[in-house]
Amino acid sequence: METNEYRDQRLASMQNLAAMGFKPYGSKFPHEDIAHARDSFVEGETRRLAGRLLMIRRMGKMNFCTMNDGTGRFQLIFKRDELPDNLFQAFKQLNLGDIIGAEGVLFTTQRGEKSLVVKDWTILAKALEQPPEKFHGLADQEERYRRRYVDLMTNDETRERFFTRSRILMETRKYLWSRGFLEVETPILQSQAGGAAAKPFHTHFNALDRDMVLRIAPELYLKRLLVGGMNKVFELGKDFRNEGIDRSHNPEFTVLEVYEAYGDRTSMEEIIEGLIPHLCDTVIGSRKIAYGESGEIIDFNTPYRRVAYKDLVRETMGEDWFDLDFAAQLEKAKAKSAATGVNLELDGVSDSLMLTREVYDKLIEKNLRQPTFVTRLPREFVPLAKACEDDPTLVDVFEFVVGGRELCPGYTEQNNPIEQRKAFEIQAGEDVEKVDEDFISALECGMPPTGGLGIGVDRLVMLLTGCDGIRDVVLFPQLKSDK
RNA sequence: GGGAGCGUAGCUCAGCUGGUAGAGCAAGUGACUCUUAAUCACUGGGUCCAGGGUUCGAAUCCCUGCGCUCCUACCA
Repeated sequence: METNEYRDQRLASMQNLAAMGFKPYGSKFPHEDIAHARDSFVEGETRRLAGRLLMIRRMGKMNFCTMNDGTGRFQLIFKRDELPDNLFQAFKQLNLGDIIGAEGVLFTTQRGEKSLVVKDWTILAKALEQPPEKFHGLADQEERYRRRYVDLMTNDETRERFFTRSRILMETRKYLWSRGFLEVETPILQSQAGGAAAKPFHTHFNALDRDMVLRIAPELYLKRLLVGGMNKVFELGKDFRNEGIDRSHNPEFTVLEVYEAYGDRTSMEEIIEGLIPHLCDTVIGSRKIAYGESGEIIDFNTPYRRVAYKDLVRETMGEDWFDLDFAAQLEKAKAKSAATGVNLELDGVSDSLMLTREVYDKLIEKNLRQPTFVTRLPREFVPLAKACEDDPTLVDVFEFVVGGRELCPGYTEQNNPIEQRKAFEIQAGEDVEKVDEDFISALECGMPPTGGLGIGVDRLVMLLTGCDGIRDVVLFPQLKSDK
């Protein structure tokens, strides 16, 4: 890697340019975006553009280049008649990948290509490395993730996808601000991990000589703000979970958590039904989105279906499902499994609750293609939410499911400190230290009834951009180090 | 964690049952004043992922390691 023929040639051409009076790494160059130049094209007007050379078509006395500045591509024409001799000679020293600034006159070729006839130009950055092949670009997935800058400079779809991601973040903020929510930041560096059941990353704080963890969720701090009277808050930031990496999991990922005091689960449903169409309208331009390899159409027009967990199970497994004993349910589940060809994992399943959950996960959730709120879950699944008022065996939450996957949960939050402590203790088992005493004491000051919501932003971006891998929507996904 | 596949020129990829490595693009030189994946001619370019083994001989077969991809399992 230290030396190769391409690098040597480019170093030589760099020296040649220097000898001709150019600075191979130039300075500030005021210019307009290519997208703007294209939109405001007026034949014969003088314009200044800057960007990277993607293609060079040399024809001797008239040469064509394709330049990319991140907002689009534009053709530059270097013509012997139109350039001072030194600038025409120096053009021969340019290579693919070099970044230049050019001033010239807008011109449309006979084939109708909008172009800039260059009258003056300068080099702004010499590229010593060879860019990937012009037609296929960088195709190797590993290289695209490891060297995202090369992927971005050559693959327009990649760049477009991250523009979209950025717009989704901005419009999410705008939407929540417009509804009176305040954006806040809470600690990422924590002394104990809470708000979720996940293994944290450990680190060490030298000044205090204390072990710390990176947060697995902002939840417990955001609720402290509700106690303090910040009634409508959201945080958009990173969580870290020390678990596996696969197509839908990156160890650091972006979450949006939203809390609304004096609200409940249904307030959060309203936010989802407002936010998602807002993102579709402002960022994507359509409420119907092709999803996954099948390209199935997901329709984000509201209202979304709301259905109780048990009703959903009955739809698939029969009206009598919850009246059957465990043995009879097992029989029925096996029959259904055989009939649908879906394998149920029944090894550790010892009661009706677990069996029903397995049936839901494998046979039911995957078939919920259009946006659906699954509500009223058994309380055992969600220990930190509040029970339904009419049925203490159920919790007042939803799982928002799209395309057969859970996109986000929403809760009527537990604000009873006594119940919260019980739930913590059950969750923590013997490990008493895991109970967050300061959080309990915050609840003991009184937290208003509250609705809460947590969205995996990466997965939201995947859904809206039609990607089926988290690495495609994270600029620098975690990879093992190569050598 | 289990299964399958992949790793060859800067990039995209061929390379059959083992016989000393090939194309296109890119690069260098030359021709060409409307090209646009420009075209034409000539030229250069390789630790075939790493290490070991089998063999007279390995990119090719076997083993180990590293990395990636897909499937599957797990995961608030």
